[in-house]
Amino acid sequence: MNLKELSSLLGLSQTTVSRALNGYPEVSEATRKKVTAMARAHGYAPNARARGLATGRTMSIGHVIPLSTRHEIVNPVFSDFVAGASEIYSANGYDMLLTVVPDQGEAEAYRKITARQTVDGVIVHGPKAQDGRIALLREIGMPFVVHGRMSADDTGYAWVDMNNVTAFSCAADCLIDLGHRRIGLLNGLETLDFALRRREGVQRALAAAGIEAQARYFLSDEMTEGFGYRATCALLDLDEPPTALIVSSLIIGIGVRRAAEERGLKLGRELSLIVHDDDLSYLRNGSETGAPVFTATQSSVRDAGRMCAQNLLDIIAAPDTAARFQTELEAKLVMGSSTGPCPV
Amino acid sequence: MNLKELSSLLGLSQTTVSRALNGYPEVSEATRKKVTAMARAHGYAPNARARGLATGRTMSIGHVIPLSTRHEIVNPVFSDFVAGASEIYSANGYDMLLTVVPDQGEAEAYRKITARQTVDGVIVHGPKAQDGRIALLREIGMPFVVHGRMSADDTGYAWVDMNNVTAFSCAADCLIDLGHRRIGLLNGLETLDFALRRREGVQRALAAAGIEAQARYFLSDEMTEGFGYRATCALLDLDEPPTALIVSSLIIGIGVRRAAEERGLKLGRELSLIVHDDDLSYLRNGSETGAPVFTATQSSVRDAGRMCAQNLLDIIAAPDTAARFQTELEAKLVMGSSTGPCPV
DNA sequence: TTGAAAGCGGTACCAG
DNA sequence: CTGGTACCGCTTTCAA
Repeated sequence: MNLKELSSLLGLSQTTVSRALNGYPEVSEATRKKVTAMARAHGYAPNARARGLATGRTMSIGHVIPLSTRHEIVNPVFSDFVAGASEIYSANGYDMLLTVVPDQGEAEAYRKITARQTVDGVIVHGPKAQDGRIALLREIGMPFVVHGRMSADDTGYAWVDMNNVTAFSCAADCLIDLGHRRIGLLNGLETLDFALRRREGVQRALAAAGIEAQARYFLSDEMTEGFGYRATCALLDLDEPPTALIVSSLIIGIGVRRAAEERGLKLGRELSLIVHDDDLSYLRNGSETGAPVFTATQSSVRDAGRMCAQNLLDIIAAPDTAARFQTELEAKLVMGSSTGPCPV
Repeated sequence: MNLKELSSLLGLSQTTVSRALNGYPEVSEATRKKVTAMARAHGYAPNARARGLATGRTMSIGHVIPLSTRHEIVNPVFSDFVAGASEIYSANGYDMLLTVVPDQGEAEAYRKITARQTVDGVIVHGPKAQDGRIALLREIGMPFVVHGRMSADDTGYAWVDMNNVTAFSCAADCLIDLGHRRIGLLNGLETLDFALRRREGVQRALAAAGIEAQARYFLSDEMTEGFGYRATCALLDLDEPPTALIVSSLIIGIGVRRAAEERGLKLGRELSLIVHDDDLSYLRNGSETGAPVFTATQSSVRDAGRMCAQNLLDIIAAPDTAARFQTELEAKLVMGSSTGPCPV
């Protein structure tokens, strides 16, 4: 069923039918009623491609995910982010176009997506400290919002990020106040901006306290359970092992727990822990924390997804406002956890 | 840059340029060279909507995800599946369109997606024992592949599933052979087909061994760490707790470990475990298993993603062959784990 | 081997 | 308030 058929069925012109369905004011209430009734009866929905061709808009948003051994998509954060973003998209009639590309082909993917006019805007995932994608998207004039930011230059474009530096610096401060001097960090891949900021936060706190940062206590890799396990083992094997760890994600923290358990170490007593918690659905259930969170910095990835999506839609509506959309979500240091009071 | 501009730049007709770029044979090698060179120089890529409108194909595949409190997307399995499917899509020039819809609006979402001609085919996620979507998609003639299957009727449509019944029945057999009589199951939501099949597998094995199945040992919920923890606590609190558990996912298993640990129970000695392992990237790293897998049934969700995608593309090319694409991926019982020999 | 022109299914301008 | 018509950018007959 297409517009032509529908309108001839009604004995009206395509113009009128189109107007009736799109809520234009100049159509009489009577005909609008007839038209919508008939449309529903025949399950008419306008052909998305044709409409897009005519209006110049696709009503879909692109998410380009680099596919590599160290890829974003294995990160379960991605699922929750998508869940949040989708809420906004579907409420506004947008779809989400996922393009998974080999790492080196990323720039070309953005160019192509733009040239083909397949999306109205783009979310940039996993920005690096200086990320070529931002300049590229700016250059080709594709509206975009970055989840995270590019520390080298965080002005003039839209981003939604958490306060990584402050949050992780607070975490370190907390441990320092408790008397810890040998503090480790199990971080995400430090090619990524967020991980660098987290590291910087920890280092600042140490420096401010006059503690020499020990590079061997700072480990960084993909945020998997396996990394948490191996890293903890390695650190505990040092002649002077750290007495406290700051951990970049719950899933890493689960690996830490496994390692500690194998050695009979009591977490929170023999090894103190502050874990960053992205509030991921598959770990949580209700308000319960299913991980060794004794003290946590908390933020919600799903909120970030919602916010990125909403800002992007606003930017698409008014492209010149992009530079104004810079949101820092606050992750706070939360003492204790649902599994008991803070034993750090 | 569009076709008209490009062709006038070359002093050729749109027809010729189009043919040159799309590899039609009737164009001379000389002009083809010139055309492709010029196209690359100006970063020309055909407008996807216009092309789709002309050809009737969108070159994109739909994934409709129900968004509810118990939604698929929180399941990290989804990420890995998408990673696998995307490999196939990008290798074939397809994009992936994610539509997240409220639960009750799902049928309408499929109808709309079809009416708007926004995708060439669809992957069905999380089928139930009898799932209305399958009849619906058949009726409206949209090519589709089901990840999983509908036990009520698994003929006449394409699916990729694992051998849930057999795998879980083997798992139970194994435990029975070791002398266990009180065997529990921590299962996914039993509104979903795969979970029902897993339960059926366990029950068959118990029945065959003349063991009365105890409903109170069979727990089912979303597959989160929290569920694993709570369920294990509840089971261990029974007056006659189970001596062995079969666990439907690694993430549940992690919760089991937490519960066991809190009570000082040695897994593999005081509580035996067989865990199904979907080989998810964020838990694994290389070949290491980051969970309490003492004996596992293994399958790869990523493989399933690849296979679904490939089959769907084949079906789109030859729609009448759909009924032939029924693939059962084998999950085997693997004794032991990388963390040591099987201690069950 | 090349080109003109008719769609594909809508939207939006301009007349009436 | 309604209708005719010219696009949107590409593919694809049909003629040359």
